[in-house]
Amino acid sequence: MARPRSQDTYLTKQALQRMPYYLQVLHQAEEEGREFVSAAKIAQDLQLNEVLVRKDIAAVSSTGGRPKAGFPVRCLISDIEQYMGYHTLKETILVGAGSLGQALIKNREFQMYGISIVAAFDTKKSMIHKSIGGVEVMSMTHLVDFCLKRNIQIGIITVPPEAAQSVADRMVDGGIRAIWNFAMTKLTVPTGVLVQNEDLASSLAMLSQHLRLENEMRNSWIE
Amino acid sequence: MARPRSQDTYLTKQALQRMPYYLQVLHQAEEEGREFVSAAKIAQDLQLNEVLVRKDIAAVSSTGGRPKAGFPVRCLISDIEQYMGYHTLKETILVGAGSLGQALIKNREFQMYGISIVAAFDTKKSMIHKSIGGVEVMSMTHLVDFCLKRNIQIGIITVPPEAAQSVADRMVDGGIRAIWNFAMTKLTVPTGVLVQNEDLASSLAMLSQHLRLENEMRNSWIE
DNA sequence: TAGATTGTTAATCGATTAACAATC
DNA sequence: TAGATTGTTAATCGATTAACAATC
Repeated sequence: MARPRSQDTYLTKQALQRMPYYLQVLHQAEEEGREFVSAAKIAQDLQLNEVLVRKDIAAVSSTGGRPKAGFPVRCLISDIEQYMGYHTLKETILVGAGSLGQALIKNREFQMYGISIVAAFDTKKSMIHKSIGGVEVMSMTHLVDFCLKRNIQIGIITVPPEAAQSVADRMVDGGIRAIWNFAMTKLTVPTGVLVQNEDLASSLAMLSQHLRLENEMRNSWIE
Repeated sequence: MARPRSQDTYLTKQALQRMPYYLQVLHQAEEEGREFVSAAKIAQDLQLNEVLVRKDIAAVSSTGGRPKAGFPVRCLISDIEQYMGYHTLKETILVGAGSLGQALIKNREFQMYGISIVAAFDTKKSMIHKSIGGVEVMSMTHLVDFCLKRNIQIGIITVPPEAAQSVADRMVDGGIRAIWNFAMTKLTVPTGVLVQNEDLASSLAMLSQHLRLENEMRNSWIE
């Protein structure tokens, strides 16, 4: 075949979200000096079904696994990173230089994932022209121009919920095609533009429900 | 029936995560002065299936909907907030007072969701005894005692990945039963303890994949 | 060779959607 | 009443899991 597999296959959303976990296990295996890792071992480490892991990995592996041995660790790491686009650094902008925005800018780990925040935007005058972790904060009025000029494709929203939609609109004007939204609001965007909600409220809901169910169980025992 | 419905029903993970979105739409409707909202209207706003919305809401609504009118807005808000535990403030601790940790501490919105961060912990000596947004940073050595004494049930982890597991272990020692994990690591905890991963790497994966697929489509047109 | 592991095809499971009856 | 909307039961869809064949 001419192309590597990673170009041909399409992973489901769920499978895609498991990839970072596979990478974590693989990196660990690499450090331990293993050359091959079996799907069974990965599944065990992550408490996942073995066949699930095998299928997920088969979809991105260029070499395939070797019976009796497993998958070649270094090669598989590279395949996944390739598939995930970790090797191509994508320039990104962030809007909302509050505490959360600043934290994301300072988070160096994102570089590992192929994301580089090259500029921040805010409406607050006191923030503008400041530098956060080497990244300049600019006025919102420059957003569209900046994005078009640098061909930015990813935007991060860390503004209060009521401001999020108008920020998203500007981003779309600037040609951005994928938005990472930390504001707890549903955004409306044209087809072709992806909104990935980082849904802190939903996560909190999971925590609360767990505690509630536990407490109810405890109460029902007492009854 | 003796108990309100919200105590009897169990929402799937997905349904639960939709609740904050329903709340958002309902609050908006409340501001607009509507007394009733139909499932169809909510579904439209959130681009969800109408029956899905109806089922989700039926599971938490104490009154049920009224044919021809819809659901009573204020009542439904209260039901959902009740179900989600927004009304009972849960004391929470946070470990890892770096930039992300500080951002979460300063984020006032969490109060709305029934979460109050009452203490932060860190190993860095320079951080200890500092106050962040009115929350004291303490030494890790006090974590277990503090949690047991105050009966803390929720812990937030914002430390580097390699430190996350040992932090989780301490939290479990301190009697914590739900962990919100921002470190990109799979944590191992006893049964009965929930780990909610806030999976930034997985979200980034979604963004990257979207851009990759778009670019591939564009290329295939040119070919 | 025998055994471990991959890869694939079929069965299961759970969530979403569709169809329809009930109600104000 | 007629029509809009809820609520429920059945059908569909997609992801996960199980069973089994292929391979080193």
